[in-house]
Amino acid sequence: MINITLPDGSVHQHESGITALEIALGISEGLARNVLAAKVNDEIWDATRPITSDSRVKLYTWSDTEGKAAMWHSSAHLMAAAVEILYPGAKFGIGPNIENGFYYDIDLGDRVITDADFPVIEAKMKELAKQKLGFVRKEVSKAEALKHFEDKGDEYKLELISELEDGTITFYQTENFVDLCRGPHMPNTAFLKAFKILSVAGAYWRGDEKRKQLTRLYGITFPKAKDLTEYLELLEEAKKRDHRKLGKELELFAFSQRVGQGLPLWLPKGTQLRELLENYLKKVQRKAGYQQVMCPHIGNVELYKTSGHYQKYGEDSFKPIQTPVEGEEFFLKPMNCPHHCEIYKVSPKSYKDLPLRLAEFGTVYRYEQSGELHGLTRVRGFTQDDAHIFCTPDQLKDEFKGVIKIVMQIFKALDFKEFITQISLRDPNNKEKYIGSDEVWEKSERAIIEVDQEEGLNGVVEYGEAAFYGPKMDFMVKDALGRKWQLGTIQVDYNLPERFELEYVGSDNEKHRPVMIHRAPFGSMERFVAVLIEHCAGNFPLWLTPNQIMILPISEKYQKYAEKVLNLLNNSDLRARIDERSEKTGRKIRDAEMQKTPYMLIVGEKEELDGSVSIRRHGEGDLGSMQIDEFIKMLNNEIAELIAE
RNA sequence: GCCGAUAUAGCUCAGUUGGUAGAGCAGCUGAUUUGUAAUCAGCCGGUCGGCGGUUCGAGUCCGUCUAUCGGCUCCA
Repeated sequence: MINITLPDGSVHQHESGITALEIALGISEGLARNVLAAKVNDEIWDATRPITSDSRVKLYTWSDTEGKAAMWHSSAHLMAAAVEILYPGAKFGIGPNIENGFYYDIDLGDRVITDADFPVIEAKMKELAKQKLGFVRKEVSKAEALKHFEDKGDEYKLELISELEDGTITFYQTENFVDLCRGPHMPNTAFLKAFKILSVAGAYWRGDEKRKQLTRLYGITFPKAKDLTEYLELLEEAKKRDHRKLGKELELFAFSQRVGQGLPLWLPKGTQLRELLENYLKKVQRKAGYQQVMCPHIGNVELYKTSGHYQKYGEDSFKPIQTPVEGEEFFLKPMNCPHHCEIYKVSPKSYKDLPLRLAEFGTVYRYEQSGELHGLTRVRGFTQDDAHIFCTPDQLKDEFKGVIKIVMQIFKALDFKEFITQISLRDPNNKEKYIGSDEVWEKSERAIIEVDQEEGLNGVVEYGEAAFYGPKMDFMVKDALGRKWQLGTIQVDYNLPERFELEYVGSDNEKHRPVMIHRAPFGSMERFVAVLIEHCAGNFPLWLTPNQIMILPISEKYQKYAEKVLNLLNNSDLRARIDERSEKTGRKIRDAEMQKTPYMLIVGEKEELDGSVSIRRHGEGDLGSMQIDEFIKMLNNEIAELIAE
């Protein structure tokens, strides 16, 4: 007999060899039908795996992340089983569950799968699932495992097995499909009711672009058809927030094939939005002791040789441009830091000059591979809200914290509540990718980790994500479809000051080397605007909306009064326009609503007589009427609250 | 860059087995002078992404280039 402890603390005696599924059955049949996996002590197990010693057991169902994981992982096997039947000779790479669904990487030889094949695969999956197939676990020796896949001729599995230790290898079998797999899996396939192959894509074997590209099939499954419908509707909703769609509809930005890919054109409304953001940040920075500077868009190749960027990125940059007579070489500016270092060097510095905070909305140009470009989030020409802080080593942590404060202030003003703080350190196994000594790197990384702890940010450490010259703290936000984008970044750099031989004279009258902080709270204006659009679905905070108010005269007779209202609003720094078309009020309202204009002011005879406006708020409807000055006061209060510090 | 898909009017989209392009919205003109999500009528608008090929004939089939979309790789 063994003792099983359930999460509520109750202890039950069972025969050795009992399974989590059987324990569930002892509680209720309904529960047993829904158990997908179980936590046995600290490991996640198949619910059908015999438990042979005293254990703590927690059951997982569809409502648990772990339950979904087991189900989607099992679904990946099911999909592979279907593919193996439909396309004999297919070889398999890896097939994990992901945040929403699962994928499998498959080598189909010369066969090409397109979305036309999806229904066939879905149908086969459904057919198999109905048969209530199990996922049979089997422990195998390394020799057995290798023999199995040698016989099958699957070099991908052989490679994976060769890296495993004998005695730790397990197979799972579903019908005829046998897979190398650690598990856990759901008890059987009958729980799966809805199947969707979402997309097909190429993916390099083991993420290495020098190796073969396999076909990756993405899919998702659900226990009810209704869940799938809801999920697909959610995806449709997300697409409506897509900044590329809204940017077009709201006339914020555009691209032109003739101008070139990845080179955004900012339209008047988008430019206005961007300038409002810039002015806001400039004001915040001015208060925080920053000074604005400006630099040209090109720089001599020597500048980037000094900084080390040439050696690191020279081959992957836009080719240098040359002067026709002298043959001098210039790079399009890919970053602002080297220029700012040269600004630092213009005059000798004393410790009394530090910290020196140089800020620039610097437009930079980077060669990005064509397949990587994406709306405004990944472009070839963009403007960083850049600044470089030159300080003494003693000042580093306080300066770093000062930057965090600015980032948080911005996120708060724009209502970004959900973001991930990431501590990007270098890859300890791949140090040659980075410049600078171990000592300097350790010092920088320690500083960031300490700041993270002292500020209670709970940053997630990611190795191999550092810049080549120093570690970073990055702030990541998700787009409408859940893809993560880096916005704000703060980087510690001991290397550039070294390479540029930056110095200051300390109170000891000796020369010292300053430390540098690179930072961009927005990241880039392009990416920030993109994520902002998706975040608020185009309903910008009032202070940022290009056109805050649309005045809608009932007819031409009230044009004069509308103009009077417009003047009053403009004089109070509110951005308003008049819809002068000879359309019905219903039509004007509809168009203003579609443009997501926050306030609509309807003016007619009644309003003209008593100096009021009839107010309609976007998405809310009629708010009744108000005196003009009262309305102005209300809006100014609303704006002041939004950007309060 | 790689794998797959897509490209028709300013926008959203139709266009059968190859037979000389169509709708709605937008725009322009006129009428209408309007009270909380689409007033009516007329008109304008297209090298069917570019180039090349097959064919008596190509928006439709083939090749190639460009751009876009979904991934992979990359991201100073």
